[in-house]
Amino acid sequence: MQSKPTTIKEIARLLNISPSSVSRGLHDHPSIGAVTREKIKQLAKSLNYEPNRAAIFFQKGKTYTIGVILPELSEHFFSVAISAIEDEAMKKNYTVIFAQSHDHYEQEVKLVEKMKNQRVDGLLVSISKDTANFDHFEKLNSFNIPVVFFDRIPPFNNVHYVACSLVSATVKAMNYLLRKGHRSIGMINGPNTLHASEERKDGYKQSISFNRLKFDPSLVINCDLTENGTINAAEKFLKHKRKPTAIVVFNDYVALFLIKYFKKLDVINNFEIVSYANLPIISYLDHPPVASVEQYPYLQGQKAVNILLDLIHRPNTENQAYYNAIVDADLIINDTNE
Amino acid sequence: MQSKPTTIKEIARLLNISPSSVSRGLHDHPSIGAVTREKIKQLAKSLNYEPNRAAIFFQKGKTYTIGVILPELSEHFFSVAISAIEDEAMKKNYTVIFAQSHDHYEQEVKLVEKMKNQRVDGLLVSISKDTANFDHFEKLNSFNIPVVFFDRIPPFNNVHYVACSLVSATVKAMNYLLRKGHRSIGMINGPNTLHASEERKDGYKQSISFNRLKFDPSLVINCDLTENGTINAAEKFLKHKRKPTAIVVFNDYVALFLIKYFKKLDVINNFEIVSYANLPIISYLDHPPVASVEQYPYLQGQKAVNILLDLIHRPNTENQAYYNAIVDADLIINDTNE
DNA sequence: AAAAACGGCGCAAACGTTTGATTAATTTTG
DNA sequence: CAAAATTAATCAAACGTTTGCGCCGTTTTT
Repeated sequence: MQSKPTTIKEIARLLNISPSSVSRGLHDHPSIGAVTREKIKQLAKSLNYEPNRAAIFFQKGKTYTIGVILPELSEHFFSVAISAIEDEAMKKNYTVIFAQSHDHYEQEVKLVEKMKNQRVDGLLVSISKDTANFDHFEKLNSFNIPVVFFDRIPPFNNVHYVACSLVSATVKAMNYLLRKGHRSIGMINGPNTLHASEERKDGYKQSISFNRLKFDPSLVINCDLTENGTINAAEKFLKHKRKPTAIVVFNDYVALFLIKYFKKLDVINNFEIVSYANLPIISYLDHPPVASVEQYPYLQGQKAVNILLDLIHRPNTENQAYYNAIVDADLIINDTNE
Repeated sequence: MQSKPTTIKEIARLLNISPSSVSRGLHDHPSIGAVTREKIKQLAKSLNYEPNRAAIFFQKGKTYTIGVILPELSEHFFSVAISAIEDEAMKKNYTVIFAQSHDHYEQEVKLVEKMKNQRVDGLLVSISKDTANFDHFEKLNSFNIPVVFFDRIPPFNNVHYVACSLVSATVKAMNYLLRKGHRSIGMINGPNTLHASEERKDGYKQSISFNRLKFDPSLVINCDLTENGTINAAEKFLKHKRKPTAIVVFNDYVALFLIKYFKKLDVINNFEIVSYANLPIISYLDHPPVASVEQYPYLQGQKAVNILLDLIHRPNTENQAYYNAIVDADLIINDTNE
């Protein structure tokens, strides 16, 4: 019992009209009369007609597919973002294909090439940790494939992007800690290549100067986000002459390493930690961060898709303006003593 | 500077041969001479030729796309599985499209229909929590779209599936607890609709009888996997006349709820917990499960893809045998006192 | 030496849909 | 009432690739 999907030709044959009329009828083209149009639509429905997307893609030279390249699908932040991208794209009848750079620049370059060859209509990218060169994205311009960066964005703004306002979020986090009385606050930051590291540092400085305190550069430590890197940073804080009483850490993974280490040394109660939320279950810890910066991955994903679709539908040669969309980050207080 | 991708026609024109020869040349068709073949391949390479997949899909009536339907992308287990599916499919030059049922039967039905309309070549499914009827998958047969279930599989075996040997894994878990001296062991199981619940229960019973103990049905409690459901189950154990000293719980999410509740009541030290691993960071807890059943989501994903591709490439009307692939689950001991 | 086989290639059709150009029938206009 | 405008539909080409069939020239077989 082999069913073949219904085609436009089939409908045309049954109604004794031409395929083009059927096509136009289904698209409410004005040159098809109301009577014929309704007949077409009814028959199409009753035969369960569904357009053959492959044929349409081919004909239009579009794929109705957007590509997504991100570092690691199984990181919670990204899996939520993906979830949003998928939901939003499906609503607009677009298909999504993913690929993971596993945080390697070379892999990212390959994937961009692959996506181009797959003829995606547009690309959503969260760049890898060690991406410093952006030529591979530049190349897409000549093929008219728009790119929107999200969350992990390049450090310049003549590109389209969606990201979080990490500066102000960090200010909020710092102010919260300062209000609680902390006077020496450490920061475990990410690699300098990441724009997000810059922003965190800016926020740190802004808050310090706003509160008329003195900025001590040795309290902001770069870290490669591994467990060892975290431990190194922790040790510097423990030996610091103005030992911090609170620490702002780059993300929850780093927070986990730090908490584990501090617990091992039994000094966990000497510190209050603020982190940037990636993990939903961090609050189940016994010594969770007192607050977390919520970066709303679902919202970022949605926005990124919508911007990308807008760019795809825009007549190609138009305007040179860049979308720089900022999603507000919020400080979520976990501290139950509050 | 609008670049157009190279086509076969273009190559043919430049070499003064026909498009069909180019196509055959690129595919090592025997009827094309070695000299011409190499000329074709060289020019193709130097022009960066990449086949227009849309055109091929259209021509062949295949999409080289497999659909994946699962409950929740952001659950760690699934995000890892997806990651594997993506990697494996990309190796084989297939594209993957995902959709989430969000654990609702109706949504799942809709998505299956949608996937069919998208003309996917095959489907990978992890069924939703409340799927009891499987007609929506049956329908795919007549369209010759093969389906492989993974992890969350239907409770009968005239389908293709990949799953974990949860029975033997549960036996391992139980034996481990029994060896540690526990004599009353509780189980927080999932809903009865899930095949995985059945298997856990079977394992529980097998171990009990193998060790010549008496099976007490009231020690195995079904739970809807929510926090409230977990608390209800926990209370039953606390009031139980043979209060268990160890509990096997359905998964890490349930384990989190349980640990949280037991900590609140300050009875956490009265229990040892074994869980099924979904969350990578569970071991960071202060009172983590003493052991976890590892279900190897990456491996399951890989196997599922390979089986599906095999079915896709198999001549349609052949054999009626069903793939029932079992991935061994292992018990991972977290207990540091061992 | 004629017949058969083969190697190497081109021709043309097909896949389903869209769309600019065209036609035919009807209605409106001056 | 003829010319122009409008409406409703058809025709045909196009998108890039694959593939069955046919053709021609050369080599092998009888």
